[in-house]
Amino acid sequence: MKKPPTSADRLRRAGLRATAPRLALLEALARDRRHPTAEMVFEDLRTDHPSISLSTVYATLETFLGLGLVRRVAPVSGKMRFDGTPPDHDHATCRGCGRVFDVERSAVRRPRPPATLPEGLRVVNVFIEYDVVCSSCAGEEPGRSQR
Amino acid sequence: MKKPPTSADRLRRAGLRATAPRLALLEALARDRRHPTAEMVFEDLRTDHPSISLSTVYATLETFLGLGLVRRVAPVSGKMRFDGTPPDHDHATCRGCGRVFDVERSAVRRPRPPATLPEGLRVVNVFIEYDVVCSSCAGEEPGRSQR
DNA sequence: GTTCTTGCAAACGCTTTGCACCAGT
DNA sequence: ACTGGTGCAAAGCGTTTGCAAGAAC
Repeated sequence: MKKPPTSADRLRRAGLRATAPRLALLEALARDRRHPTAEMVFEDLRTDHPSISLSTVYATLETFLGLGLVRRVAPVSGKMRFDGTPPDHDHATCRGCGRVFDVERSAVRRPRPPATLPEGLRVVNVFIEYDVVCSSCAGEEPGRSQR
Repeated sequence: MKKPPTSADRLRRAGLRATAPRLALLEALARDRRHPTAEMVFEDLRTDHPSISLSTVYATLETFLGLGLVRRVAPVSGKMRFDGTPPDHDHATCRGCGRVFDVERSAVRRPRPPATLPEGLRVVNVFIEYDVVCSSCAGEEPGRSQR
């Protein structure tokens, strides 16, 4: 019978060594629905892995991005944000405050992605990005920014 | 007869004062298909507006973002990138090198966006984000990042 | 005249880098 | 053993901020 691949398997298949920091990061990210900053992930991991370093978090996030294991979402207040949860949802970013909301895909008819785009681009994934105004920002005057 | 709105009109309608730096930025951005950094825009403007400052560019980009006059695209090498061209196209970001390509909308059937999403989010615009591998990066080994 | 913007310079702090040690294969 | 990955500290530099002078309305 088939077993689901372990996190270590996923890493090795991607050509990476299955190290403790990476395993911890991968699993912490998979659970974290806050669209955390690098530092938020770092703080998360400190409890179980006191020796982990912030630079490793940055390096690993960068590596995971290149493999599609995490997504980048719009930065808030100058800090980069990440999403390592399953890619089964899209994102809505508020113009006013910059907050990022998850949008489940059930209600929205999605486009059929072309397998390739011009210039030899190979499509790996397709996401919808909603440009929105959240309810908190809807009542405020226009022209203001989030800073 | 109707005239198309001037850049100054667009700014005033958005509740902003029509200042020289803003007009210059708005028009420079509308032409620039490089997905420029703040500094690239700044250098662009220096020729015609020698007194413009980089902080004004940042402030104005931030303001324009809040109004939807420019879009943010994925950062490359730690530098934020912007797109102030008409919103008639989508973006494809390469996993390997981070470069952003424009994707015309002709070939792709687009979803009909809901007017609102849960949590009272008002949809202003919908973009498709393609997660791709460009032809330069396609030949290389996986697991490498762009830095 | 009032309020919003700009420009300058300085500060800030997120992110990156260099390098020696260590761990995964 | 080899090689990639980690941790620490320091540096880098893109971006933000404070404030006074100036421009738009």
